[in-house]
Amino acid sequence: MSLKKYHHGDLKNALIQAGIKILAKEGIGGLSLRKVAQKAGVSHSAPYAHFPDKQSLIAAISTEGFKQLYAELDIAVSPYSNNPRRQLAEGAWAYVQFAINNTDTFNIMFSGVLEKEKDYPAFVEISRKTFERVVDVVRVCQEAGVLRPAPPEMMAISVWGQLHGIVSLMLEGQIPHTVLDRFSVREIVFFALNQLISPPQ
Amino acid sequence: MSLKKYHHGDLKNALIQAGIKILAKEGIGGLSLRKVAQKAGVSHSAPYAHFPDKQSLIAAISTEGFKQLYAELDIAVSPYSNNPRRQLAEGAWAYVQFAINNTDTFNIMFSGVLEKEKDYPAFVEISRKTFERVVDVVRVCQEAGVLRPAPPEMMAISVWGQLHGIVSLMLEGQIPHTVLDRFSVREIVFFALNQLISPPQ
DNA sequence: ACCTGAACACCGTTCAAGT
DNA sequence: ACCTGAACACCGTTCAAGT
Repeated sequence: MSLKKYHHGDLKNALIQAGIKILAKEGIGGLSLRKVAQKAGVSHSAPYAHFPDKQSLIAAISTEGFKQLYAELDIAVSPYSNNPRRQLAEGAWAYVQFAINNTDTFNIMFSGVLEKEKDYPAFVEISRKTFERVVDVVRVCQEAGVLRPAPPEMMAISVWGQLHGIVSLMLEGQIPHTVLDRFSVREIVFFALNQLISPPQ
Repeated sequence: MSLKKYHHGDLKNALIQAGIKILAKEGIGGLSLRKVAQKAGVSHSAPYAHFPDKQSLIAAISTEGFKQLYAELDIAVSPYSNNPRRQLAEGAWAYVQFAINNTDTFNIMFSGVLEKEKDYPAFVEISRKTFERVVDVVRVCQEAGVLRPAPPEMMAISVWGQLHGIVSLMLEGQIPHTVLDRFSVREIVFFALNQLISPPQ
């Protein structure tokens, strides 16, 4: 009778978008399948037609987060393909910015909520692609003498780990006030990063 | 009538211990207040006589985790108080070992489960004390020329962040197989750490 | 002070049934 | 194929009541 048969075309995507909004508004604790369903305007059991369980929805949201992160890294890095040092700095800062501006998405992407036994192919794929991008930047930096010679994947994990660690500790509130009072986030991040970078000339 | 009046002396502590066991056995997702109460042999509402809510129990478990971490760091580091370079290496490796051997405790300590609006004084205190210990080691290393001159708290965050980031990415399954096949955890960790360390002599 | 049991609102998940 | 509604087992939390 009614013109809208069930929902409309793409409930699967509507559920992901609803999840992202709830995550941003209510945080990781407020994200329930039932609330997502309600926000998308369907019954609480409708999501099961598109996701086998809650984990799968979370995987889909995380995948979306990684796509956004990849895009932002790319935007930050592309303009400086002829300047490796700058490229590294801009990419690093984009990573930190993404984490700070999308705390809950970042947390859901990395905070162990995702059980890794099952493989979520799309998630693994974009995650791999992002790492590859980092490795590429690292390689260029090594060729330019900005980063030390070493297996590029190894160096990429140092750089990524350094940024990821500092930003994680920060989001956790583990950086003492005594430090935050004296130094900006930018100073902290680049002090750490600069130790991995060879001095100019 | 029965000799055991309610539980015994120290239900509060029994609940924490029960929580730690459940965490180790069933992981972070299996940790519920009701299960903890059952394991301690009391009704599901008994915990509320000792903890205002679930968060508080989690804070208590995290505090216990930090105490253990502090103790293990201390044991690893103390024997080498006359050898700063060795002290740093042993402390770093102890941190990584703790994270790997107590994955779920480590995750609950750092994975954003704890809302930091409320302050849990015991948690903040042991967390602060642990950071101070790291700063002390860093300071000694700087005086010995093992770490670069810089504000010690700043350098401590670089070192801690580097270790924390790598171990977090590892536990998340974010280190690609292509890397794990070629390098051991120890090699990855010390490759990264060695970049922060000045070469010997 | 410490604990119980019933009650409430909220979960994730399943399943028969409807279109 | 896509969705609903009832049902089940499980939560966190509250509260009157018992010792």
